[in-house]
Amino acid sequence: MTGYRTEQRKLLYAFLEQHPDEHFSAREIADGLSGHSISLSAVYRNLSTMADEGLISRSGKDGGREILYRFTGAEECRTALHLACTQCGKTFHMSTPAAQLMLEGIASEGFCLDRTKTILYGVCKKCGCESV
Amino acid sequence: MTGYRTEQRKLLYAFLEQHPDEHFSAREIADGLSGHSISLSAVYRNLSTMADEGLISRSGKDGGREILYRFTGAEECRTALHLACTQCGKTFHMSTPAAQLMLEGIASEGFCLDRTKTILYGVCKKCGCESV
DNA sequence: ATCAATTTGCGAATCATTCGCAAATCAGGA
DNA sequence: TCCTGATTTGCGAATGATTCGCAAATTGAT
Repeated sequence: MTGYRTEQRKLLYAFLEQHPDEHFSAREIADGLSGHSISLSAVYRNLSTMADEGLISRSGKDGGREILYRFTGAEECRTALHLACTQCGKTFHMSTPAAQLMLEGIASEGFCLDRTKTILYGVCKKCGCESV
Repeated sequence: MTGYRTEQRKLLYAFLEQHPDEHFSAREIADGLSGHSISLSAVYRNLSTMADEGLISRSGKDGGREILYRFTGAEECRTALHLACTQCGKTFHMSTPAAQLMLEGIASEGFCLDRTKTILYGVCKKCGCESV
């Protein structure tokens, strides 16, 4: 049972936990932890471990070739519909009746959604929709 | 105005048009066109051009580092909610009232969806949900 | 048929990610 | 606390997808 015992894994876990459901590249995480003692290799290795354990979810950036990681440890991260802003990387939750109805409708048709990846992309109000 | 004049670009266009809304990696497309005269470079270059023109949409594979391309030339590809099967790559459209309501609800909150990327991931009925 | 502009194919370069391995760290028992 | 085997780290090299550079081929218009 691999716990979160080493210094490096704790650092990584703490960082991600503080930003639930937000998208980060491995490089961004390493930068966010610069000054602390963790190598890029360790970042990658532990992200991979956490993904296998289901604590984080991997997804791909729009046009880019980087993989993005997102902490999904909280219950809500696995039930709500997500709206991700492609500009600021923030993710918003949507739990309106219409959203719930739709998710149920999908399930009733035999399509099994990956609940950690119910993400729709766009631009949030703050970042300004006009730019799309 | 760059039309679809060269042999290679026509080949690529024809291939993608035949599989609307299905996800392919550059390698898969090149393989699908093997036997025809088109190099991997030309595949990449023209995919890039088509993406800039808005004819196709790029997205990232789950855990992988490949970029996936999808033909979005048809009107429906830009209005319906998409369900993509992560096993077979097929994409299904969802246009139920609940789905439309939800999409409208999102818009009314000031979040501007990228309509070519309204995709939810999971496993389709044919591929067997149990495997998730 | 000619010419300037565009596009191709090839091989080399780039960049994120993964691997291999020796050194450091860890957990747990004496 | 000290030892010991197992796990994890950091580094640098390898991998693999994508992009770049450039000379040769193709294109469309005169």
